[in-house]
Amino acid sequence: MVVRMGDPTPIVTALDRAGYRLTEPRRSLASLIADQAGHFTAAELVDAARRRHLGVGRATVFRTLDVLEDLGAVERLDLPSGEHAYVGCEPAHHHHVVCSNCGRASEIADVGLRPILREVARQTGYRVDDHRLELFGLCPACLAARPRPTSITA
Amino acid sequence: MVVRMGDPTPIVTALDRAGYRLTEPRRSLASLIADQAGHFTAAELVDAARRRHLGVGRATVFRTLDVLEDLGAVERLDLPSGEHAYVGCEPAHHHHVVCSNCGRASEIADVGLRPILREVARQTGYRVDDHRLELFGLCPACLAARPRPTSITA
DNA sequence: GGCGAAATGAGACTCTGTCTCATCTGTGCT
DNA sequence: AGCACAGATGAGACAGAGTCTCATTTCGCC
Repeated sequence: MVVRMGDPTPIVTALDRAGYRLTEPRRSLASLIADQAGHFTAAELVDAARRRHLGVGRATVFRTLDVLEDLGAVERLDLPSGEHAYVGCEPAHHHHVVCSNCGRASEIADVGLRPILREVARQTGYRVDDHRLELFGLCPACLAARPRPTSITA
Repeated sequence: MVVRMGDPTPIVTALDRAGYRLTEPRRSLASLIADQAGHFTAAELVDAARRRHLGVGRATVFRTLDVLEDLGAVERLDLPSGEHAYVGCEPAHHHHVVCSNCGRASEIADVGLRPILREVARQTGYRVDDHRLELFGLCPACLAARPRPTSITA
């Protein structure tokens, strides 16, 4: 296990900077997550780890995802289906558009939600502390692949 | 069971109009839901039903919530904790501000999200079909109750 | 190299949600 | 009012997600 082709993933770096130990399981998971094209569930990570015989336990996957979510290295999505999924991401407040076909997710920087939040606060009297905005649709690739929704269908 | 003090909840009405049978369990649940101040989970409904000896099974609670969600008579929230909760609501697209202290939820009519969605679509190339916006904070009552967050705390 | 604290894996456990299937009950029809 | 039948129900088995405990391992520091 000497050949560690020197590329600490951003996740590993984040863990390190936050003072977490860089253990083998965490490195493995970081690398697995880096490989994910779209969003992924905890269960999928567990499977992926088992398939590659990485010897990472289920509990560790959950624990690591929790840590990573705290660090903002990963964000938890609530899919319309009710499932919880994750996407790797940069640690800054932002939102995602999630492709409902392939699961790929793109980050959106600032969508100018601020004024809306302020307006809501004014209307309702709530102090709005936190929010979650999730967008679902089709990514450019899936849009292109799909023959275009003519109204032929009945 | 003659004394049904004539107030079919909006939920019962919605069920009826959609062609669902107005069964005893559904009426019970409709009334329980109407009593909920804030959001509630499926488990809470199950408990409430059992405590009142309404004889409504767990499966029925879940099934009914599904139906009601379809009808838009109830909306499912994904709380930051990861729990799934529901709030009764009017059947029209809208969003909620949820009080993270007492769980009460207020509907927000139209927050002018449209232009934002369009902008995101332009930026990312996605076709945005669906979205979910959830706001969390403190409701006016809880704000008033809390002594005000002076910076005394360390 | 050795130490202590942090992290881990195994597996029990809890909780949510789904499913099946035998039974029951609204509803429309007569 | 009575009937028939599809739709709805409850009980409980089941599947999966996530948590917890605890004995053992491992990382990071000295």
